[in-house]
Amino acid sequence: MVTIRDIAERAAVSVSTASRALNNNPRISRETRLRIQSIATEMGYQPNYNAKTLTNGEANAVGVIFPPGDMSTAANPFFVDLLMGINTQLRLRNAVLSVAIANTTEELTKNVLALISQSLIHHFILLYSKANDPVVELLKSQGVQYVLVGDPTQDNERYVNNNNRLAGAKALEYLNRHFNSRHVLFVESEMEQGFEKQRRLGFESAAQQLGVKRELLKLPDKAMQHLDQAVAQYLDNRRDIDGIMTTDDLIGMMVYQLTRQQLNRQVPLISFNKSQSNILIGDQVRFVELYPQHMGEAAVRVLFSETKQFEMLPFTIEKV
Amino acid sequence: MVTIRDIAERAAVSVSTASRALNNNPRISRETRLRIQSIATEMGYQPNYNAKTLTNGEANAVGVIFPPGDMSTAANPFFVDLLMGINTQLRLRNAVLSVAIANTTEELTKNVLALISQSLIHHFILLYSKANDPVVELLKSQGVQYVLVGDPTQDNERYVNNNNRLAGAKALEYLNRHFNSRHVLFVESEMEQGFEKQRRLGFESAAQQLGVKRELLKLPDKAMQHLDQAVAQYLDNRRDIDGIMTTDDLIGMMVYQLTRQQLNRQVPLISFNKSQSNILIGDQVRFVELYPQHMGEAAVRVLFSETKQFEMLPFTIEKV
DNA sequence: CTGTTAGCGCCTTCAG
DNA sequence: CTGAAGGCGCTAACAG
Repeated sequence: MVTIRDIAERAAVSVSTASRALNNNPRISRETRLRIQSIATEMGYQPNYNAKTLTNGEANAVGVIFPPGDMSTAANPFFVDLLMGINTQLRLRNAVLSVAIANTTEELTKNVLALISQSLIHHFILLYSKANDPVVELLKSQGVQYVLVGDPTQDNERYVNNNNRLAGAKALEYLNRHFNSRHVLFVESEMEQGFEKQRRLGFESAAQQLGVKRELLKLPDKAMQHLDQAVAQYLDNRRDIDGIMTTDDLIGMMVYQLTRQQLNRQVPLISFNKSQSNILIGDQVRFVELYPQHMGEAAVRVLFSETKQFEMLPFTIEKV
Repeated sequence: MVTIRDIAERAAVSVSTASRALNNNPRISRETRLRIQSIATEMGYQPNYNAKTLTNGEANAVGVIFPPGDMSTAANPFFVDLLMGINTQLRLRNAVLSVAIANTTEELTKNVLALISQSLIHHFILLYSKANDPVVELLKSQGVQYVLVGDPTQDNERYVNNNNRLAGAKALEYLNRHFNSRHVLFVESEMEQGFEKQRRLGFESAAQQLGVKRELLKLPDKAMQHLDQAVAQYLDNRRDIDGIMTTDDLIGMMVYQLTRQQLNRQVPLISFNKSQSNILIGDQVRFVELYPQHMGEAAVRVLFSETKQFEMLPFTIEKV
């Protein structure tokens, strides 16, 4: 392991000069700074983060907090993309990604506390939001920075998000304009997630505005048997439905197939969050691309920005 | 922040005694050890990992390496469960989870190298396997420990896995025994993943043994348009298929729906890896539960075991 | 069984 | 603009 000391020796300067040069301290002459830096790269110098953290009192790591298991969403594939985006930005900043994940909120809280007090992590990205979350309270009481990915529940909370409401509206407009849908079914889960609600609100207002007849279906809990038959029956009673919006691609897959078989025709469908393994392909299928990877990147940007309070990310409507 | 020094003072012992007591060093009298430990908890002492790492030369963090983006699988939901399992074990050991994830193998390699040389991480869990992987070579050349989750490609590699071959065989037997299937279709993706191959081999040998007629379908790339129609057509020509096995739950969802509509009857289906949002429910649907969370836990156990070379995890066949 | 001392790698006063 | 010295929190010889 090549240390700052080795570099100092080789450059015939003191350790402190080497340190300053490597940290771009302006009090070092441009000349020696460059010289030392080139020596460093030449020698393959890699700073020891633990030593740095020890002196700084602050880690170069960012903690990513997953939703507790008991509120795990169907949005799972989303997370891996998010991680990818977060980490590309972190790598640029020579930072490292740590994860907090647990089955219960209680365990999760402990986990986060450990990261704060044992690893000295002062920056977090929160991948879920719920009211009165002990984890959020912990973050606040410990005075660490955090950015939420999702719908903010508190005032003054930093976050990145999609404009889910707008997306819901645009999605309906799309169905209406491109497929001439006049009677649209909106399908959501029973989880009452913030983003689903927003999408529904957007859907409803746009439907009203366009004079499109609307229908709402909340998918009952998975525990329920024969969900598909229930849905099929539901559809059977509404044979004039000519457009569907689902809050999630996986729900979309099922509903689409059922519709086709139940109404015996292809009904235009638009969903959110294309899952990587979507196998629905057809002229009538669209999805709202939310660019999870970009959300991850944005989260890091907001986290390390002094000023930025939030970032609202664009979405697009795509053919599958 | 309460340090070991504070504890030493309060206990009227030297720092080293405090350190030893907290680390359960046997050279300390049971009495003072307990006394010091109780003082520590009382004062809410949390050891500073960075300082520890600095002295030990070895981090208390484990790096989890995700597959590079260009080989991202449909098994996505799997990963979150894995993380959950890994982290429960890590928390027990007061260890921390760091992530390496990137779009390209090259970036990923850099990422891992950074974790090794900058954070001094010496323990890794690898979530994918492929031949001649530069990341594996790096791990080996750097002399760090790692455990693979999946099919080992090298001799002497430590890993945890399911017995996918056996699972494939058992799954077929199940179809045959419980649904009396005599002509079974096996559906896999085109990715040629190790686990798919193993499941297929198991399927084939069992089919042969039981005298079950077998059919193989490899789903073409997603790029292909109208995949569903292609599959439907395929099914249409094989109307006597009376059982289906798919390597993945998401594929299963589609095939099941298509089958129903194309063959106009419910064909018993068995798949792997129930996705959290599976909405297929029915008497005829089964899946092979692989317990990803347990796999994660096992990976940590193997990683920190001196002796264990691998762990083969059980699976069960479940109703949805 | 316990205390003293030194040092892990780095940064940051404080002096020049 | 650069050096010397001290210390971040902890562990590990080396002494007793």
